[in-house]
Amino acid sequence: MEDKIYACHPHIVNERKKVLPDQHNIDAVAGFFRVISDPTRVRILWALDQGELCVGDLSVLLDMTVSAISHQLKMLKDTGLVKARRDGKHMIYSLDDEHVRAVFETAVEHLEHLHKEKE
Amino acid sequence: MEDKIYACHPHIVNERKKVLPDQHNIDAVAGFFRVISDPTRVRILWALDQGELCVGDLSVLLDMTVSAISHQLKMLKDTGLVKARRDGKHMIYSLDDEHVRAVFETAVEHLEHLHKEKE
DNA sequence: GAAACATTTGAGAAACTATTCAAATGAACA
DNA sequence: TGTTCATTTGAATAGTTTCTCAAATGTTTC
Repeated sequence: MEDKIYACHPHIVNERKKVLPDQHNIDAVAGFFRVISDPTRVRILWALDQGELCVGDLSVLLDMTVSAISHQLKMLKDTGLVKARRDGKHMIYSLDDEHVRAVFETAVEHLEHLHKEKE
Repeated sequence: MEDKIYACHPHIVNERKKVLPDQHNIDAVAGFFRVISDPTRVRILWALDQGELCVGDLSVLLDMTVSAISHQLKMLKDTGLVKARRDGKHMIYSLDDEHVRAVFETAVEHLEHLHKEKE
């Protein structure tokens, strides 16, 4: 922390301090976005958006090791974005939440919006 | 890559390969979410959601060094989420995009949804 | 023009993340 | 029951990321 701390608008800062969410809620929001901020996880979610797949399928589809896929699936499952069921020897994964789709759509809209502004 | 690669449903995998976006678009989506996946950046965006603030204000409000705030503001500016204008000695930052708000709202809904399911 | 103020920048340290590799688990089938 | 198949797990590594500290930049004011 620096020697001298100052705010140009102390009254506004004090006002705004009251409406800032606590760290726990901030971390929850940031944590959710972190899950979908990795290209591999985005590809998995995109693939599963079309319908369920097993780990081996995903491995071939995304051209990655089964282990790498499995590690990421575990994270996606722990955070409630995908779910799994067993089918004989296979574990079949699918999206667990309609909201994932909604978040994606909003993001894609955002990106399209940014793209348009550059023209 | 492992010795033996197999898909339980090769026909489905081939089908789905066609609809997967290319790496460039995947990276764009993941990259956008990565920007809002850090607690500090979320707090900055939340604070600016109420209205514009200068760097020193944000530093006091979030109890972090001016330098740390400035580094994050640069990233948020480079990715088009905030914009800056000069006011005398101060740089005043504000949200640059309505879509940021929309993405946040969807995420919050998602988190509430997950929370409900646990009851 | 010099001094003070507000912010930016770059290099470096500490913490975190994604993947790999090897070994372990769990289900099916002979 | 032992073997094979499909997936999971843990440790290690390479690559990022965030923050700090010190120095640099740009603006106002004297």
